[in-house]
Amino acid sequence: MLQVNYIRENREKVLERLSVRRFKQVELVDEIIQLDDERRQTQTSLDNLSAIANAAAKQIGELMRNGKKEEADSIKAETTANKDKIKQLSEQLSAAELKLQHLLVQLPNLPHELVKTGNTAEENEIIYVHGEPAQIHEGALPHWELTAKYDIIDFELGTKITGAGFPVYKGKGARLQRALINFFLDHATAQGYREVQVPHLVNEASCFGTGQLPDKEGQMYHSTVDNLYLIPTAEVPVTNLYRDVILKEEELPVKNCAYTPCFRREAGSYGAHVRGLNRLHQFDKVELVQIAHPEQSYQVLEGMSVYVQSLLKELGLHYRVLRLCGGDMGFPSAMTYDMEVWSAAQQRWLEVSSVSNFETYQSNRLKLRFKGTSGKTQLAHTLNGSALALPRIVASIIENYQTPEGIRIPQALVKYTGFDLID
RNA sequence: GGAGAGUUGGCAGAGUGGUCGAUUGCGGCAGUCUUGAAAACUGUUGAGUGUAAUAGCUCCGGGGGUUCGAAUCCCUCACUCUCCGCCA
Repeated sequence: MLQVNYIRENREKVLERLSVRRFKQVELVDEIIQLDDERRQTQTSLDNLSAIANAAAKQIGELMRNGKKEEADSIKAETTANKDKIKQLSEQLSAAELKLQHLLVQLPNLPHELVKTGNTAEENEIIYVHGEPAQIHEGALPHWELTAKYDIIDFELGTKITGAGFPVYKGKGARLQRALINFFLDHATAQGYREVQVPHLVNEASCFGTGQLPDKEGQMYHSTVDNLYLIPTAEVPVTNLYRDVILKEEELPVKNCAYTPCFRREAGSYGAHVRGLNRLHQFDKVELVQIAHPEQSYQVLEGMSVYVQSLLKELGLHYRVLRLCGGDMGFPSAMTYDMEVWSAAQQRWLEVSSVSNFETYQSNRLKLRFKGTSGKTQLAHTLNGSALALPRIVASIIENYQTPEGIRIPQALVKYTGFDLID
């Protein structure tokens, strides 16, 4: 959520930055400014009346103590007349605040200067490509056939237990999954991230804090009896650890990582692109979350990007890095890098990580601040990135490393799997 | 699931209608003393809004009510703890 004062003072800049997203509702900005003006006027009137009422109440208290009941009664009569006005103004004020909040959450974050104007995925900038497409043999199979052939992931069984998009991992498939999780967690820990284990269900306040609500209501599984949501990403619980927190400046950057399953309804997705592991309702992911000083957050973003790439290199995968254009970025993000790995058998790029700087968009909602040496408290910057999302990594490993003899395991993973071939 | 107790500043913990944004202790910060540190002593120490700076205003779990006036009384919701039951 953008800060109202910033919008008031930088109207032109806000409009200009929003245009990078091709954000259409420009009049929303003016509506916000106008509503805020009204809100401030109401606030001022209310404050002035309250000041009078407070003074009167204090005076009455004093008179009563001194036994001057009659004088007190006459002031009482006076101040009673103001009560209705105060009540009316305070109702007006909370209505304006509610409306303002409602409008503010409709504004996405302002893209960083480097983010290119654009609407769709085709307009994303390719900023780096690593490696070459894996050479796979004649008759190579897509992963959904390989997983059946070697009996390592069972989609039908998952459908029986739950439904489409909830696969069952079996034998070496399950162990590969577990190996990757440990591989990712060990590497993150070595990079100075603290590992945390967090709840997989979160409340409304947490969803609001990171921006899933009210925006992405329909994308989350909702347990209505208890009003809890299954996490769509560890970002939600991990970032919310710091909701309503004031950090010390010297504590920054705060680095946490977590492994969790992620649950997404993916309503409306269908077709060949969602086959096999490409898009699931439940999947595993190791997530990085950092809280950074505003002056350092873009260095932190670059660092996270470099780190994610180092994982892909170790796994020997051909990948590319995109800087998303304005229109393709998520609502709360100011800059996002997507990492995509090449899937040799499907002949397409698969997104395996998304690394974003949210600047103060989340921290403003979270009331996540830090106190500087000057004693001033200000909003911190939040960032997160997948490192990494498992299913597509698994898909590309088994497709790219398939041989007529079986699926080889990338060297770096062998000490985690305990085997080097799936056959 | 049943019964009871509670929710106050970084923490502990007073405060049951009026100079209470809140006694006190611990912690933090600054100073005195010291070669330095500790101890002791002194001062200071919540967040937000607002202003040129003051002032003013808001916040004692959330929401609502009573009252001239609410941390304090009433209603309601949420959460926490204790005991019992059940249980990995």
